[in-house]
Amino acid sequence: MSRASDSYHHGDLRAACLRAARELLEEDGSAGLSLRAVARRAGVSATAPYRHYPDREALLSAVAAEGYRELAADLTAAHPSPTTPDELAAVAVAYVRFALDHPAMFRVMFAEPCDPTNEDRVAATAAISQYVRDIVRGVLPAADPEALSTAVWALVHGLAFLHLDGKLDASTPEAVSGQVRGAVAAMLAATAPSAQVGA
Amino acid sequence: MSRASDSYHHGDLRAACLRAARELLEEDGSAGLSLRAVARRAGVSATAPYRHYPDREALLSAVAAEGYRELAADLTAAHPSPTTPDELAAVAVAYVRFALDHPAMFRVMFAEPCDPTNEDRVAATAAISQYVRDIVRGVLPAADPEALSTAVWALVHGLAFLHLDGKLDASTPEAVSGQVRGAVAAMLAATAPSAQVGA
DNA sequence: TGTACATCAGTGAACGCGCGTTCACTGATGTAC
DNA sequence: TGTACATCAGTGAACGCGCGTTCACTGATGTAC
Repeated sequence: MSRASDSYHHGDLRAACLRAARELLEEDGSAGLSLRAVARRAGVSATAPYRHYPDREALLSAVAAEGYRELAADLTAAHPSPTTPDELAAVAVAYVRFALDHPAMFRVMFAEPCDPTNEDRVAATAAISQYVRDIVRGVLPAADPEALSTAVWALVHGLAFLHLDGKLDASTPEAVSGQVRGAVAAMLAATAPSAQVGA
Repeated sequence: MSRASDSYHHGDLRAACLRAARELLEEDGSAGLSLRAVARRAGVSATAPYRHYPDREALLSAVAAEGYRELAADLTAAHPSPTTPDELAAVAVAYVRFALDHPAMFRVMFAEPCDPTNEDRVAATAAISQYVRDIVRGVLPAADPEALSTAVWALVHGLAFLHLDGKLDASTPEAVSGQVRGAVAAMLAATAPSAQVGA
């Protein structure tokens, strides 16, 4: 609560650690985040973070959870409630963009074995999963909405990782969004016979 | 060449390092592979591997390249030259199975930032990429085969990662293969109008 | 077939590093009277 | 409003660890004569 700019007490070290962790991930791109580096960045002794996180794993989970929330916000910003395939594609593009804009964060969120019992984290990923399900269901009433939303999520998630890994052309934002839109359109056409099938 | 079971010279330390690395990845599941651990496992001093690999990065790339080749072999084993959607789905299932059976290896191959200039590695990933392209093209003559094969790969790759991360039900092999087959079928139906569209 | 010697693949000690975590501590904050 | 004291959030030294990598070395191998 207190401002405490350069006092003995930090004020809100918990949040400062998260911020520092985020910055380090953005900067050096490596997902190898250390507690000590975070403390250093937050301008605090190496052991101070232990007041707020029981161990490294806990901090990492908190960072990942924040990433999930941010991803969710980005998706909503791309389109608050998509109802057409095009609008859904815009959300898909936002997903892949998030991965490309925050590669290290994305890897922490998805590509690192992590504590599956962390509540914060589990809740955040469940929210994302539910969110994907909802919008897919909203866009088209498929026979098996569960399977379809899984497929759509997987498609987009795979595009994100392949782009991250340099396996696809990510040279321009347009190239990326073109691929994503194309892939999503192809998939949705299958369950929306009124669309241009076989064109 | 020499057998050299317990002699001063190892015989084929290069291959032994790869084997040791593979074993470590299988065992502790973590993708954090150290040169020293590999040397220890190979029963050799910590510095011996430097005779065969200039640095840790090089060994890691060699391991990843071997992983790519093994993945390719698994795919071919699933079906040598698929021509129907069902056969392609079988290959897709093999891809996801590989990820689930060798999670740490899969992460080394795909989820770790790595030297993009390593020849061996680049060649191996290009081969996989070309292979996917070929079989997709063989299964259905799409208007834009490039885009479609990208979409199929991404779909399968995404399923693999989501399963790895526990975001989907991977409790039984049947659950996994069911999801994979369903997703692939949904995607292929879009570009094969003669199939059961809108069923 | 035997010997001299270059080459090659290992060894093992040592370097400096950053890490996660513990511990006893101390300074600041806030509350009860 | 002022003081005593509990609580809380930091500090900093220290631990033991495994790591990547270097270096000078040594033992085995293979080749030339």
